[in-house]
Amino acid sequence: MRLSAKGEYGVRAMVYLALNYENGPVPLRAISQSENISQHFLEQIFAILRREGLIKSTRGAKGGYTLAHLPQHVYVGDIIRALEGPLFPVDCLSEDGQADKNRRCNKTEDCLVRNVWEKLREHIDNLLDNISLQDMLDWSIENKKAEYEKVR
Amino acid sequence: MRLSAKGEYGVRAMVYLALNYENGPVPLRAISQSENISQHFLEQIFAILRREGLIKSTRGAKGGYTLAHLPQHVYVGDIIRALEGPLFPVDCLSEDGQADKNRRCNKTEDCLVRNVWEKLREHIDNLLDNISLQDMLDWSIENKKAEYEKVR
DNA sequence: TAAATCCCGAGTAAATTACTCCGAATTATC
DNA sequence: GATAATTCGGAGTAATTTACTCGGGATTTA
Repeated sequence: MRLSAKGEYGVRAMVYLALNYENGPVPLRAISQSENISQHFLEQIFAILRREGLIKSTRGAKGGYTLAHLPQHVYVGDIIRALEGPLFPVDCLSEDGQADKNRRCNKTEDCLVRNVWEKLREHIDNLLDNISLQDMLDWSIENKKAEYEKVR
Repeated sequence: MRLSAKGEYGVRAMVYLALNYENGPVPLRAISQSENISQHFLEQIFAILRREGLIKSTRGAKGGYTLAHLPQHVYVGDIIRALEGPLFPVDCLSEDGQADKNRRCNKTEDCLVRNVWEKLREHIDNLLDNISLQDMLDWSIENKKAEYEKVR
C-alpha cells in the first residue's frame, strides 16, 4: 500500500510547473535538476500526463511543458490517478470486469469486505480531488507566514 | 497504489474469524476452503497477525485460530497495517529515518507535497481505525434487512 | 499411535518498478 | 541552413516485490 515513484515524482513535478506557471514552458531538464529526478524517467511520466490532458508541451528549443489548466483547477487526485490508475484498487472492486476472477473474492453477491474498500476509495478520492496545486502553494505561504510570526 | 493480496486476504480471513467468534478455534483449512485462499499463504499471513497480537492460536488436532479480542475491538486499520506496514508510505514521510535519502525528496526543509501525504495518511488511518470487524458484520445485517424491506 | 493441526524457513516464478538507452522529429536561434 | 535544445516514442533491463509453493518439524486430541 504505497505510492510509486511515478506518482510521487509526478506530483512534485506538477507542483514545479505550478510554481512556474507564468514563466512559459519549463523544460524537463530544469525539473530534473531541481527536483533531482532522472530526466528519462520524467519523460515517461510527462508523456502520460500529456495524454491525460493535464499538461501541454511545446517542442523544440525553448520548448518545455506547461500546466494545461490554472493551478487552482488541477487536483492531486487527477495527477495520481493518471499515473497510478484507480486509487486503492482491490481487484474485487474493479469496475471494468477485468478482475482476476479465479484468484479473488468470488462471492460477489455477499462480500462483507467490499463495503470497506468502497468507503476507503471514496475517502481517498474525495480528499485528493479537493487539493489543487494552488492549495499546496498557498499552504506553503501560510507555513512561511507562521514561521515568521513565531520568530518575531 | 493498491492493496496487496496479503492485506486483502488478511481482512477476509479476520472477518471469517469474527463470524465464528463463538465457535472455538477455526482451523486454517476451513478458511482456506471457504474463502478460496491458498492455505500455505494463509499460514504466513496468520503468522504475522499472531505476532502482532491480533489472533490467538491453538495447536494440535481441533486447534485453529481465534480473534484475540472481541470483534468490536479489532479494527481494519490494525489488520492492514500489520500486514502491509504503514499505510500510504511515501518514502519522504517515513518516521524512522530509513528513507532512501539519495533517491527521494531531499528538500525536506520545504517540501510542498509532504503536507498532502501527511493529510492523506491521517485520513486513511482515521477511516480504517474506525471500522471494526463487528461493524462489518452489522452492515451486512443491515443490508440484508434493507433487501428484505425492498422485496416486501 | 495416528491424525489434525500449527509453526518455521527456504525457494521461486511471475509481475512490477524504476529506471536506462537510443534515435527520430520539431523548433528557435545564430 | 546549420546547430542546439527540446519533445516524442519505444525497447530493454536490473532489482525488487509479490504471491505464492514446498518440506518438514512440533504439538495436541482421540
